[in-house]
Amino acid sequence: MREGHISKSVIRRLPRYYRCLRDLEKDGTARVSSDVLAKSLGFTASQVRQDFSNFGEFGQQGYGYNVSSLLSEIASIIGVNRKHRAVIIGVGNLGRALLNNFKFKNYGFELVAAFDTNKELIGTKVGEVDILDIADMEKGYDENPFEVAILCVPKVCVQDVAKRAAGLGVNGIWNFTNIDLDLDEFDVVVENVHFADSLMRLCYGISE
Amino acid sequence: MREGHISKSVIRRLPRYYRCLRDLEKDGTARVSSDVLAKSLGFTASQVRQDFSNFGEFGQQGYGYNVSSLLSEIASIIGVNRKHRAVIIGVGNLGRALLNNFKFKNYGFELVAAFDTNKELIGTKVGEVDILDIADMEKGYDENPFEVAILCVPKVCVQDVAKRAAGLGVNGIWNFTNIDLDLDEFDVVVENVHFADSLMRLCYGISE
DNA sequence: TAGATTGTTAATCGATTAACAATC
DNA sequence: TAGATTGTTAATCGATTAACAATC
Repeated sequence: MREGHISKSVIRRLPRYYRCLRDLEKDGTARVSSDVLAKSLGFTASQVRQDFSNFGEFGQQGYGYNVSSLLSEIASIIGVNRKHRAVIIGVGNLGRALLNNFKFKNYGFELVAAFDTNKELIGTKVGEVDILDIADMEKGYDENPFEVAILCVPKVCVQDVAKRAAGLGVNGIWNFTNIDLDLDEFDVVVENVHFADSLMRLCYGISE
Repeated sequence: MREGHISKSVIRRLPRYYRCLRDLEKDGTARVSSDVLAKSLGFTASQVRQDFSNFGEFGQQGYGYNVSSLLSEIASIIGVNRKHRAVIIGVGNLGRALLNNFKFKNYGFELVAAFDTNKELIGTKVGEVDILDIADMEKGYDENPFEVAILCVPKVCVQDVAKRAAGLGVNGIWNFTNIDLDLDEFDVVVENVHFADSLMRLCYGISE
């Protein structure tokens, strides 16, 4: 276990801590113990303390953790307190669902544009966000660079669009396309949301 | 490790095997070794063989695995060769994205209805699927029962709708709501697709 | 002070990898 | 037969849990 290296398992749990603490803060709860936190998340108290100890010492013996300060520690570890610029590529139903309903700014992101090939959409806005021609992605990037590309395009053009985005120098790709991207040549973080894999796990679960 | 128990880690990988084998079959590849399979999935050959040995002996020494028969074995383990009846609850942008674009039948599911509260949608169809009043969910279930409820409703009514669905006796819930459901009292499998958690992991990844 | 709860070390458990006899 | 590759056992690695001294 490398020093300073945080395991995948711990990272997977960070968003759960974040959401839980945010809820506690909203309820006006001032302090929480590893035991209470664990119970409401389905973890063990030991695990909670081990996880936090990866990042520093946030608690106080005999008292527990201060909800607000723990929340802001975790927010800053995840990076949701920053403002990452992102674009949506592909304004179909899913792209529109994200544009209309997803609270990007709650999670450290700002949508700076959306791209599509549909002439009827190009030039219009969804909410505050301009829809631009996907052919102009490179130009759009130069004028107004972004860190993250959100892929909501149809299967056929996924790999091509992904490479173009990675080539521009984005740091991250949020991939909704059910395709595993091959971007080894690029230095880019890919986070997949594979609906099909998720549904197959459910399928297995109910088939047992 | 209980006999006959398959670990979460293995189950997480099953859909990857399935998709990869399906692609190989589509390409007309007749046989594949654990080594080749591993390389294209980013696993180790050892792990592939260990995983498969949870379910039986599918391979042949000196030859490898027959793609078609391995594929159908795995399809039947996951259960995608069955026909599970499902409904979508909440026909907003996301519900519509699923209705229009997601190939449910490729993954062992059949959409038998969708529910919403919007009077303008109720009575219409999206593709082949009728949109019914969510108030009539119980009636709909009696006439035409379903095994899985797909939750795409707004935050405020999630827990209520989830309990109603679980109370009807569905086996599984595919939860897109960013809320952790509390359904301990019910015998129901919940599979979450938490966009927010996924985006936060990406956020962590690019923040490092 | 007594009770509570942390952070950390050690013990356990589970998952991954390595190695290899069996055999196609 | 010789080469390839499985299925499985043993070894390693990593993650979770238990225990407890430190201390608020």
